[in-house]
Amino acid sequence: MTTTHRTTALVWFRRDLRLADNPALAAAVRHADHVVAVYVHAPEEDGAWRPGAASDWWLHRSLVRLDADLQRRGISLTVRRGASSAQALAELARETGATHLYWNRLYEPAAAARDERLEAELTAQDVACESFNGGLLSEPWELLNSQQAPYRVFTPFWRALQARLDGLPPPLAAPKRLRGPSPRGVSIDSLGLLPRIAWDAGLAERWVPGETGAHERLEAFCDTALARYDEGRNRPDEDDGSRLSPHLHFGEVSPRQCVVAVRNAVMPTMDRPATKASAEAFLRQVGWREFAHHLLHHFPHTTEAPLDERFERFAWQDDAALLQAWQRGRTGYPLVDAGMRELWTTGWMHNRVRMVVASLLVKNLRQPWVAGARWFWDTLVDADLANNTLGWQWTTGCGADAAPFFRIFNPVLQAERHDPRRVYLRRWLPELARVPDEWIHRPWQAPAAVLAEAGVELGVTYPRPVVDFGESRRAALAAYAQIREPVAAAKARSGMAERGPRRTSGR
DNA sequence: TGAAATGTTGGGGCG
DNA sequence: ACGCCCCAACATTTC
Repeated sequence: MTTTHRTTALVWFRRDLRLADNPALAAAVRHADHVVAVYVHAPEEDGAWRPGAASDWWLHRSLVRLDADLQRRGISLTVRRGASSAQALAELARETGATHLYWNRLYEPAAAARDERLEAELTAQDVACESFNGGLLSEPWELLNSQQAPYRVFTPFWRALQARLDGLPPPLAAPKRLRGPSPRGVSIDSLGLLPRIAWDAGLAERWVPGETGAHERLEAFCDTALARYDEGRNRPDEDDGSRLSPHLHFGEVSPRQCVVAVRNAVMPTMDRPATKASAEAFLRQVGWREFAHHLLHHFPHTTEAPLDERFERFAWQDDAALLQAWQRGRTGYPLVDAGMRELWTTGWMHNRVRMVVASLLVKNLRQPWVAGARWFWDTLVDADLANNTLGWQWTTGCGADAAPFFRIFNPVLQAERHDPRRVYLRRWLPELARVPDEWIHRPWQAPAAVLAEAGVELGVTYPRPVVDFGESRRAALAAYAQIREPVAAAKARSGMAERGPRRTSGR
């Protein structure tokens, strides 16, 4: 081998922070003698949705792990920051003599547009670019309904996706050995991703970011909670969720790896109905993730605008105090407050509770769903623009295949149903811990003696409800009635009104 | 992957 | 024995 024939490829890591089942990395190893692994920090390029503090915390840890994993295989991660990703990568290509640039695709509107421009720029500078699907089971544009239009309903989308799963190629192995230069970069610490004040103890206690942590989580889930997932996923008091969402978001594990692991795990006991239902329920959740990316690709404006245009006119009541009470876990509704505190402390919230807190914010407090989406965006370690957008629009009732607006969760009933022993409430609301099961999820209704005995003083040690549930529910339904008419019909009618009333009957 | 209001049914107490 | 009422349990409808 001579240096004249040596080819060097850049692998641009973004949210595919893993070595196994990484198509871009595999392509680089296949086509080039030398591989340069690079991460470019340019959060401004994410526009209005640059990652929040919890997400940054995770990113820092995941990058550290990726660097260590690469070093074990012979190269290190070059971290750069610059005026733009394109400029940083062009410079790096010049420094290393790289002729190829590989990456795995992203689907957020800002990132996708950036990648498209970048590809044109780099190609013009004689760097051959190639991108891959490393993050989804199916590309968002591959699945279309019979009218060749994007799906707007989950079930037919899921059917179409499932039909393709049998032909899913097996995950790619991690390269055993990597060689190539490791050009100078900045340190991961210098990116300023970690919090300046140490609020992250709860996160560090609960999560192990990085590829190894992701696979340990996947294995642990397959070994234990998977078998009872169908029931267990609705129990915030148990630890029966997969908790894979942040690992999937950062690409520390691929959805393909998850599907294969789950199938292998349930194969021996597939004859048991509970196992079958649980495996299907989990795969369905992976399917919702795919659906979210499908929708974000086809309807990129939905990150801040409702897919259902009627909701442009919805009478939100912007109220900073109500929003803040919700954010801080001081709404007076224990299940909601427990969830919001779990979120703040751990960077995560049980999915069932996410629906309940979102319903209260949007319907009972009547705050705009984007305000909730922004808060989740900044506080969740699994904050993902596609999932977050779909989740909030779904709960609001303004999105694709959305829950009907009038589906308004009652936090008291939800607590009774899904936290029967009140374990979840006591874990996150120490000030209510001594209130008995009968009253802890609705302390404002408890007899004074019970509260006194438990050391609770409403309005002092724990807030009274910031709004009355029944009253605010009725107000929300009334606000919904105002916009219920389809936009087209409303326009037609106001058009007629301008021309004066037109009587076509009743003579 | 709601909740509340309203409607229906059927068992049992009771005159 | 019978009809009547009560009401819990369940079903349906509405938001």
